[in-house]
Amino acid sequence: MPEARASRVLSELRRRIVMNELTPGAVLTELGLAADLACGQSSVREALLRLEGEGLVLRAGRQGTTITDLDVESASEMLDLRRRIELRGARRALRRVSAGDLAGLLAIQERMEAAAADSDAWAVLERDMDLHLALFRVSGLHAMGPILARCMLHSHRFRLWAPWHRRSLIETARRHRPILAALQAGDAAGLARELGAHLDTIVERDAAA
Amino acid sequence: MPEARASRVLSELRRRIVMNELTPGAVLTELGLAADLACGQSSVREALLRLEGEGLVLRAGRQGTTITDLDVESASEMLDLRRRIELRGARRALRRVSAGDLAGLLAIQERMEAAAADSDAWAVLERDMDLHLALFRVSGLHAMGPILARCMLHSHRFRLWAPWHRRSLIETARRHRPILAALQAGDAAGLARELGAHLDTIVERDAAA
DNA sequence: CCTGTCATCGATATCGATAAGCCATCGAGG
DNA sequence: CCTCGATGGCTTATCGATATCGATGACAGG
Repeated sequence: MPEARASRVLSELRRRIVMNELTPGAVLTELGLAADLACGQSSVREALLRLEGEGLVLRAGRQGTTITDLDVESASEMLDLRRRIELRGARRALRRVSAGDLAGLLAIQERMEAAAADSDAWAVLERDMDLHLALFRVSGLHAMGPILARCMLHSHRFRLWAPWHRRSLIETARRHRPILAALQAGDAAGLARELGAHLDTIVERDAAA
Repeated sequence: MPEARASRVLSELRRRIVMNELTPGAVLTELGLAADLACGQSSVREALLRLEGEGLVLRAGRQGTTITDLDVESASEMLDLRRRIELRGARRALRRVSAGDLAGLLAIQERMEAAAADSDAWAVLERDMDLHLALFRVSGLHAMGPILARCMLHSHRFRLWAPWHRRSLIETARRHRPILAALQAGDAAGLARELGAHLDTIVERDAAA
């Protein structure tokens, strides 16, 4: 039964941070978490190492690990970056997408909608990131996937922190359908339009009514 | 005397990969590296975890760790991304730079030139990345630093892999002076021009004579 | 009162051993 | 001959114990 310990610890901590259950400045200790999560120091350590790579925690040597500050300006830059990366990726993906790719994407889409039906906000978010990453992976720019992942993570963290971005989970999940439809239809202009609109409305940066 | 074990292992492995001593597809084992580098499995493990975060290795569960492929298209995208990130960062840095920042930047510059005088290519490269990162840090966009670092790492890996990009180390090191000079002078146009030109010539993508 | 030194304490960093997973290979049965 | 299942070997994953570091606070001397 012991398997993927570190992986589950990682998911759990990531969830707590992105959902703002752990707030910036909070101090974590490896042994403390190990006790909480019923595993050894090693597993926690590995998870924290990865979280540091994702920019969610800051490991300060022997003085413990703290949750990183929510950096609004960086979040905004990352959203811009994300937009650029995904749009360029989508253009390439259109020329390379296979039937198998599409099936995989649609499967993720369905799981996302199922999670939305369960009102499981975190699961929806994970599937959302899965979907965007899987779409990007079709572009073949493999080395850039993790950068995109990081941008997404921070965008979402900011979105969930800002109290004014609330949308029903079902709506959130459904918003991806037109993107996949355009991809399936091989409609470059439509794909760019739908994906661009989608990214533009992740965070409403201006309080424009 | 034991300290910074993992850190030294990390640097060493990073050097071997970026300098293309370890070529794509090569398989590494944690215990094998531990023996080679005279340390325990934990230190190697931590280093590999970080290298995976940097996109230089791919950890395939219990099947070992392999060096990632050199992805030319991603490298090109990353160079674009880097250009954008650094130029935007520099614009902000100009408004925030302090005397202390400048002193620190100049110190790095001097160390880079010293390394160039020693013909230590890897040290020059490390100082180069230090310098660009330190400059970017002045912008205050802290959460984006690691993304920039990753882009730089891959740009350099590609540059060193492509046999036609050779420049004297001294010249490489000196090329940063006009950038710092423009920063010191508070010259926005000059900074953008010098930094842009610098980034444009890291890799000559076209074989334009 | 202020300052510099040192003991203590809480945390990480590292190690070595063990459990467990994955692959290849070999062997038996159809 | 082909296929399927067991087995051995190599690797990571996890644990528990220990070395070591850095901060903190007590304390003595100025």
